[in-house]
Amino acid sequence: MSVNKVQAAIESAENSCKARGANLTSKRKQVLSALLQSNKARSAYELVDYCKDKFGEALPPMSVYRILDFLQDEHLVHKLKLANKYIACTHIACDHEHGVVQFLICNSCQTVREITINKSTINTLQRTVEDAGFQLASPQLEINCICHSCQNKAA
Amino acid sequence: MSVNKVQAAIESAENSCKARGANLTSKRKQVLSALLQSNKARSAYELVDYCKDKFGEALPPMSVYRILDFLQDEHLVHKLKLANKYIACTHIACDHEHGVVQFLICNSCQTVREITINKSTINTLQRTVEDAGFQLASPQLEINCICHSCQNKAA
DNA sequence: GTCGCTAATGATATACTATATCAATTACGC
DNA sequence: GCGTAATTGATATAGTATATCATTAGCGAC
Repeated sequence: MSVNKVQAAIESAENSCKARGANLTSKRKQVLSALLQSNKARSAYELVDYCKDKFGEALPPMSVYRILDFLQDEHLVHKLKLANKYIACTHIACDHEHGVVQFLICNSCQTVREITINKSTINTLQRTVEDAGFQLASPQLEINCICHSCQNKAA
Repeated sequence: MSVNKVQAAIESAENSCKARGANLTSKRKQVLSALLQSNKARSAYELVDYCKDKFGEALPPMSVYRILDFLQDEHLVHKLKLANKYIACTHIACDHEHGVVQFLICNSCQTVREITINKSTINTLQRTVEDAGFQLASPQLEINCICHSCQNKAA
């Protein structure tokens, strides 16, 4: 993501935090920036290294985890459980809705690809899940996949 | 799962291994039995404890991981990445198809519920994924959910 | 049978992901 | 400035998983 867009996203995030009575401190901004800049999913410890490299900030891992928790509570960051990585929420950066986003995660190289899917498909899924007495934690699914380049490598 | 059914499933697994030139050794059988008996997803270290309790077999964790890898290669066990747990494949125990099984995993208590879903829904999903140049690793999705009782607790 | 090879398991170390807990610091209203 | 709450630091430890080398078991050739 371009520097300008990151900047805009950070400002937008700052406003939404303020509106909720939360405080987007400078370290929290750094972690969020790191995720926005890299434009891909990163593990907590990767973020530790990234912040050290880019910002010269020696954040202890514990702080990064706490900050990630905060950012998740503020709906600024999403945890991808399939990959044990964290990704900036796409909606931060733009002001329009794009349908239902799903995460495709490559089992082999852990590349993350976001796609949008037919809303009715998700609705069907959601109804089926509710019939079983469960609720979707999120309409965003994490889907175990093999990406194109790993398919080729395997062949 | 009843003792008889476990026994039948083990025998079936033994045959399918043999057919593939693989060897379902006694320790591998124990781990598979443990998963079949408990009838729920278990972590690798839970299986270590379970085997020790039930079979008096002090399997080192490393061996359990190796055995789980083997059982996954043989399509006898499935890893639930959302829960970091392992579950016996349901098809081992029965000889008919039941539509497409999905795993609902409670984010809070990690209960796993298997449901079947409309095949056309999965087909739609699969097509969308393939349009993005990815392939579903498995038609069985792991779905982040909140189970009924955890919904009530939270309320 | 035993030699030699491969498969399987054991033992140990270590990496990676994450949480618990208590201490220190900072922010901020009064 | 003082007191309180929020934030961050420091340390320990739990839980999940892999790497590596040593040992044992299975098995065919001779």
